[in-house]
Amino acid sequence: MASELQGRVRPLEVDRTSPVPLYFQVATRLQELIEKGEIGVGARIENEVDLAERLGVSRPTTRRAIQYLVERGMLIRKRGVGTQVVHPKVRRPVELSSLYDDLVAGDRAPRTEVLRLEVLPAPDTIANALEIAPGTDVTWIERLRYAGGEPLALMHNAIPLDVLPLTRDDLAAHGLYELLRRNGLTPRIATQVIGARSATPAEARTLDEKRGASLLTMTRTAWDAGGRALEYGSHVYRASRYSFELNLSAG
Amino acid sequence: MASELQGRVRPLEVDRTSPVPLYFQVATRLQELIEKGEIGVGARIENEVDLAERLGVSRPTTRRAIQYLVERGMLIRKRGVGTQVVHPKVRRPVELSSLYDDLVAGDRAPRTEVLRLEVLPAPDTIANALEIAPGTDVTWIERLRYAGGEPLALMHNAIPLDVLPLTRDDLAAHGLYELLRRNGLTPRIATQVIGARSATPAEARTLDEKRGASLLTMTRTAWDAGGRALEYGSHVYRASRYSFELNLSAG
DNA sequence: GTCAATACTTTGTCATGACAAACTCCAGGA
DNA sequence: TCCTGGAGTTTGTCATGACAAAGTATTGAC
Repeated sequence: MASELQGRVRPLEVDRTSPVPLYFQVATRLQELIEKGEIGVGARIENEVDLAERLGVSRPTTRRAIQYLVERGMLIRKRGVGTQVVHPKVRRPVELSSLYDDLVAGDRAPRTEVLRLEVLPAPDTIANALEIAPGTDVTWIERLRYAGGEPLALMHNAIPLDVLPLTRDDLAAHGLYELLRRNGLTPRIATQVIGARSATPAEARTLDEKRGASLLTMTRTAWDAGGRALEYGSHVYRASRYSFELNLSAG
Repeated sequence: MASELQGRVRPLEVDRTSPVPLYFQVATRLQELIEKGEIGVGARIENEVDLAERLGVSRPTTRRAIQYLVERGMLIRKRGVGTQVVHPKVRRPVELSSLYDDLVAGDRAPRTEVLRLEVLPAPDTIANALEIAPGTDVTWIERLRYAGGEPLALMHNAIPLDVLPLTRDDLAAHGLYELLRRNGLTPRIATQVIGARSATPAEARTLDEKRGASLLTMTRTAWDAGGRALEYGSHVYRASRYSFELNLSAG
């Protein structure tokens, strides 16, 4: 009954001429209100039926909008009780983005040095990870990633040749994932293993670390929506400069 | 038209007397067929309209079942094309489980030694992580986790006292998350940071590692569905024995 | 033979209506 | 006082119907 949303009809109107789906418009508006704190943490939002009527949309549409925010961890719903704000910002699921993208987004001035680039038949371990036939041609690249002028990560990747041919110039100027996306290849699913180990002398030298320094390791295989393996990567990061942040949500 | 599902009406029937939602029944049946390989990778499943009719359920119900499997990474949909199997097993999102649960599931015979357990006012850093008022009473615990007879991880945790009082015996016999769940507290959302560093001499001694060995670090804060902080943890793992596995899906 | 327009298929979005299940709260009785 | 029962509220599930948008395949013109 007493809702924080009452009297705020204006910011929740929908535009039926827009190509943006109604449920998404509603979700976005709600998200804005929550992020701005106009609907505080702990507050209950109006019930679905009333909200739908007030917005002039159907209940399924309203439900879908709310569901969207529930999946993002902003709202929770309880049958017989209502829908409540639990967190003012989106808790994103783990992102499938590349290191390069992350650094660009974080203003950390990434630069990439391509140490090696060659086409060779995939050895068994890599063929296995990519779920392709051993001996299939892959592009094997070795890159050194800098951030803010310092070396940050040493990255080894294998990309099946028929997925995307790569050049040194491309790789020096763009992140791998950006190149994939530009060619219509969207990583959709990935499995990662994150571990740690001590740097080998060569790695220490390359990364400007002391002998035996701790490195964060990550191996990943990524597939596109069609189930085709796009990329296998084996990376090491300077633990002193980098860590992985994850947001998880269960249920 | 030509569908791998045709003529397989039997294994896809639904039980309307069951309390299990119809959409979930359909999703489960489909998942079984895919996992068993009866619908192969790459194969298109019957279109929603026909499938719904054949099952005797409505199209929204069918859609919801398919949507469920799409979110789990087994299927992909394309408008105007159809729905296709892309992976024969569920690609789970990152699980919100405890190390203890993982070890039990992996038959690695976990054992826990409680090194410290005391109630104290939360220092600023912990209060900050838990989003509670500084000085609020928390239970501070320090545990050594063994697997297969060997030390594996050194774990520090803070649990607000009003969330759950803990005893040494409880903690020695059960994982922290199991204890939370037993008391009706379900971790729902968490943020984790995974990094690495070298072991301090004390840590090396405790974990039976060499001086300066690489350790995998994880700090985590977990909230329940109501947005209440349940737990803050700062753990170190022997990198030689443990790594994190993640399955991601985007889009 | 090649290319463009058209028809068809399939998923995406939305509305309306109905009932069920879980929870809260209050009133009435032991 | 306690606690039990029922009314009311709110989300969960499901059905039916309709049109839109995107992709594929076919057909027809040049």
